Amino acid sequence: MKIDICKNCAIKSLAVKVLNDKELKELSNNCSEVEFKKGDIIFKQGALSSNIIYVKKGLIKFHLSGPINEQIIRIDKAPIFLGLPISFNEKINYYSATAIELSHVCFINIEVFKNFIYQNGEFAYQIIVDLCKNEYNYIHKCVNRTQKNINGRMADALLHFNEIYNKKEFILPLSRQELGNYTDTSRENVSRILTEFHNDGIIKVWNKKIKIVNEEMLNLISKKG
Amino acid sequence: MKIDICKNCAIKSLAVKVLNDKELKELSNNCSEVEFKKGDIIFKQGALSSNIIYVKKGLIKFHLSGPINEQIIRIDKAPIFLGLPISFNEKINYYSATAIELSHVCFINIEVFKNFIYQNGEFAYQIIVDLCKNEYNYIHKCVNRTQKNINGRMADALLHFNEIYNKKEFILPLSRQELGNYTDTSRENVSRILTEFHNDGIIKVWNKKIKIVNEEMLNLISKKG
DNA sequence: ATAATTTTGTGATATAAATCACATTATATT
DNA sequence: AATATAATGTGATTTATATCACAAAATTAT
Repeated sequence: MKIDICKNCAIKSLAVKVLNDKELKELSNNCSEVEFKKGDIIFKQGALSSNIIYVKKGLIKFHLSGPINEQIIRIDKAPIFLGLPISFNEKINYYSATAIELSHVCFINIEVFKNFIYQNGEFAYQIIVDLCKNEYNYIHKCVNRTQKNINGRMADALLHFNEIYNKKEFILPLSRQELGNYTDTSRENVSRILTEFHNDGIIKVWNKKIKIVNEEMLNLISKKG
Repeated sequence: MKIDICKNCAIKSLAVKVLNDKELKELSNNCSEVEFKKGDIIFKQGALSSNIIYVKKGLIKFHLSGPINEQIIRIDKAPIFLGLPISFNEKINYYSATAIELSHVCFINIEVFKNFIYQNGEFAYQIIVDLCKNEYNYIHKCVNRTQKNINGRMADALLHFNEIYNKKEFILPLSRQELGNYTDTSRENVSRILTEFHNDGIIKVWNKKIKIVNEEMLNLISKKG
């Protein structure tokens, strides 16, 4: 039954969890799920923002073309809302979102979503908490980006992937250039630092395959550079 | 009448503007106004967060002790909420807020404020919009900090003060060291760049007094470095 | 006012990271 | 499989910015 699709969804957001049956039915009627392959753009910087976007499964990069370079501002895995602040406050996307692994994404009608905020205080509160979490991440990411040296930033990136995959060994979902865009350095330096870490026995690198050997050391580099 | 103090307040936030009379009375009963002098800390990194804080008048720096340096992450003028994301989502302040000019600040009981969110959908929506605005600012500030060169960052800072004071001539509310913490550079470089801009006829500098002479040029430097 | 303290300015030097140049290796295409 | 194309690795060089060193102002305390 299409009408119960959201009610039966096992990967509800904290906000949607507090909706009642009537609201869940309305959500089901105003929601569609789409699959994005690795590399597919979900929304693009400069385009008009339209729907509320919720990622049920997958890995997303948030990126934008800055005053000098392309920059990846964030990489995060499902479950996650994409660009709520754009949906509520901007007409035009000020960054892009791209799937960097196969992702399942729900598009939700924004008026229906807004009505939930007006009608259901607990829903509104959960959305507020979600938005609040982002500030902490943005501030810390920014302070680390501006204060740490390249080694520290690279260690942070590797530890972030370790956390995303919850495994010591993983396939890097980015090219060296992209990893540079994420750590604010050139592709050349990415190569050099990964090789250096490899030679120092901190990680193992075979092309895109990475294994974290000495997490302690990475934590130390993250802190001390 | 103390009970009407918030109702009669001329500097209500967009959220408080949508409260009804009963709610405004409740707010008045759970709100106190305090004056902070230049340099007074309003809340401190590491301390427990307690109240909702709204600045009616004044100028605030948001700053934190990062992995390497003290950093000023934001400077903004009233009217403004301080640290809503901390109030709603964190126990401990992850940054400090300090008045850099005489400021009038309201402390609001957090439970009362939360109840407004639950009860009043429009209030909740206005809080959401407020939080959304911050994301845009944080992302853009961060991209500019990491991509622009020092001259560009300094131009941005000067243009920001121009906007805050809405005047070509103003007294810089920061020391050279603090301006360095805000533009991610050393106090020595701040001196050098201000002198350079002065010599190039872009600004005039006498100690803390600054006059923007060639705004066009500052905009150009902001863009091209 | 005078002295003490803090803040600021400026040249010289050091250094991290960017850029350039080119070889090598992977990946995609025919 | 052979070729073309794109991505990556690595040394040499350049450059922006940080740091150091010290003088000069400005501010605060006596």
